[in-house]
Amino acid sequence: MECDYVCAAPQLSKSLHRTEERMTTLDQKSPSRRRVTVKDLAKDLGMSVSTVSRAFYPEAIVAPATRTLVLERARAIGYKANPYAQSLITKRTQIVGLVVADITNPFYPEVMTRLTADLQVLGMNVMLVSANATDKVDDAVQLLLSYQPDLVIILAAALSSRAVQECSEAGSPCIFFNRLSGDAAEHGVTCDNIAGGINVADYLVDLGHKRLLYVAAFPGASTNVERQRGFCERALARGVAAPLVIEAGSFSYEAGFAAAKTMAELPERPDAVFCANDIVAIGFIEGVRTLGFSVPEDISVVGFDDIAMAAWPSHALTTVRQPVEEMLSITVEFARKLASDPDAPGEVHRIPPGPLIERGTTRRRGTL
Amino acid sequence: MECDYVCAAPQLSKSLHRTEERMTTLDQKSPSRRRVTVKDLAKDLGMSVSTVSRAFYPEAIVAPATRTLVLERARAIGYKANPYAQSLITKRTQIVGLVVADITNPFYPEVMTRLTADLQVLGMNVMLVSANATDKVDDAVQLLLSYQPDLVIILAAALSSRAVQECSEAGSPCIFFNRLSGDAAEHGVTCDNIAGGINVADYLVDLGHKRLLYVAAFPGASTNVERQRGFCERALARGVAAPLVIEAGSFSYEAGFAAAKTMAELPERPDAVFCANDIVAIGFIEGVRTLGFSVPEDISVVGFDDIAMAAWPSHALTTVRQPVEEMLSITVEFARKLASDPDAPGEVHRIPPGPLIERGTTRRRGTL
DNA sequence: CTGAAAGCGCTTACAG
DNA sequence: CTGAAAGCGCTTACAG
Repeated sequence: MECDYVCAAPQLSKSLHRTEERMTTLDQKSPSRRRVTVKDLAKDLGMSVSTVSRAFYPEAIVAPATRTLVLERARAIGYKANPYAQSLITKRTQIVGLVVADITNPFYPEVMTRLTADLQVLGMNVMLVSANATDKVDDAVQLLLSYQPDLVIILAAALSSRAVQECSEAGSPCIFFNRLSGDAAEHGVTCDNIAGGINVADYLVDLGHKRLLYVAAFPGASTNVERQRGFCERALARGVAAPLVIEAGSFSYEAGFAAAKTMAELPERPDAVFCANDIVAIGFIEGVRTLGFSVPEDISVVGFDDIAMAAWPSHALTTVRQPVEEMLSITVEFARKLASDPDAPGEVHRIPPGPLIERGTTRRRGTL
Repeated sequence: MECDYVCAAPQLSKSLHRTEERMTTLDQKSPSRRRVTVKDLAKDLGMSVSTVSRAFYPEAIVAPATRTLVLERARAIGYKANPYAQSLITKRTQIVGLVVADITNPFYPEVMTRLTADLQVLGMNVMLVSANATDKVDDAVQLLLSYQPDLVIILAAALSSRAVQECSEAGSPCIFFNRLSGDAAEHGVTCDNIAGGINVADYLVDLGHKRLLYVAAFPGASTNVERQRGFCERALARGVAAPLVIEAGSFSYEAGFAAAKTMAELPERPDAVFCANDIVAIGFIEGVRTLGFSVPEDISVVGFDDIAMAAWPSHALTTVRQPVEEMLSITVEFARKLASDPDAPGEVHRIPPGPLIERGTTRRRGTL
């Protein structure tokens, strides 16, 4: 980093500042930049199209020398198989559809990009469907399915079951990431959220808390349901009163913020709260502070996910880390498998939760 | 919202808690769920394949009655043209490639999802390339290009110029969103960042600030450069000393946080800071607070974007709103146009910045 | 090990 | 207005 650099002189601004700038393309790029096809390559090599084609399939049987020749020449003249022609024959598309919702939660953009990057390494391209308005999801999924993705991955979407069924009817297997549909035949990758909830209960009870609260998010989400279940059951098992539950309704800052108001109106104020995830927890904390309470002095707060923001000093959120690495790598492995065997039996992978990261939103031991 | 709901009894946990669950698919979905093709539809209707095909193209000439018949029957038996076969002929793919980087900035996930949703309405599917590791971008873009997208949209990526050139060589036009490459023939949609910088300078000077600082982000980004330019030039024009500049290096929380340290070591402390964007500003604020300074008492801070987080009470960031709506709708319109006319001349749209939203990180008027 | 031929599912001149 | 035919760029039995 360097300082003390003074801005360039003002005259530059004019050239940059035109409000709408139009210019004609200088180099009219060769209008018919024809792609090189197998035929071209075959002619170039003096071989048949069949042989050339076979050279690209390791399992196909070609003279090693021939293969080398083809591959070399292909790279030299820039031949790349047309994926459309390919999938017309092979019925594989190398496309994985990614259905995303809940983009408001910083957890997902990261998952999305990493998943995309990892799949690209396997030669699979990601086709994206975003499910903001739930009504349009179905259309979007239809459009996606017309591309016959080898696989679709559903990222935490509260998907209408119709869409899911459409996938299976279209013959595209579906992996649920970080959310389970409950269907018997489903493929899923998720954290063990029950165990996560249990850990939080233990932690809070060990700290000496007695009046627990769970701030629930989207009621249809398995993550929400399981965290709540683990938390509440363990609290009971530890001899503490059954935690209260506030239904905040969604995995969002706003939901958490609003839940704080609801909490403040409770007849008996809880002394510790487990929120369905980090973004809800952060909203809750800000809501609670806005109302004049202190965290953790008046109330301890725990989240779930350990998104980057949780570590920022302004939040310093105590939270359960979600094992994203593992979830991701298992998903990719799973994707590879399902892409080649779409009819594999349903299988759900539950990854143990990461550690509970103790930060500033819960009291120190022995201060209660 | 409702409270006081007590968790369900514990026995449920066992069934949910198996660590790895395997089950065979019950309904072996008809292994060869053959798609219905034009041929099927034609036979069903007793027409020729040609006629049937034509019915789907409004510009093709078919008897109106025939068309109705075809369309009706198609929907009835669930016919959908195979896009791969289609694009083999038409050379259009209805695919737009979306190259994304900087996913750390909450501004982008939203842009991404909305863009995706809007394009889907036009029948275009989004193929995603994420550019985290810059080295792998080129490969990913290659893979993308093999799908011959009708268009690629580059979202704020610090793209190697090679990748961009590859797009144009592959014949896919490229729109730069919220970042300009400076190439003469480029298509771009961006906010007028110079004007934005000017507004901030005016605002801060009007407030009475005299020692200004700009916290720069990625030096290769046009947004960064232009905001800085507008800000610094206007400050000078207003008779204030040339703003200092700290090169934070990237559009990230961490960069802003680190810049705060650098700032603290300056011989003369600035009294107001304009950060390259909101996420940098938020990092800067937290950094500055960690060092024991108060915002805005010791230093005023202004950001750029007005991401949702900027409005959270913990930040209450004064910032320039980015006109996302307009940028998005222009991009979509632009996309439609370029998809049908890939050789349209380069054109860059500059949208005036949104208002400066005054919140809590800048002093009140007259307190200086 | 290699080549000629058929065919994937479409669209689009070309005749009628 | 409609149909028969060619062809997009590939892969894959089928012979040799």
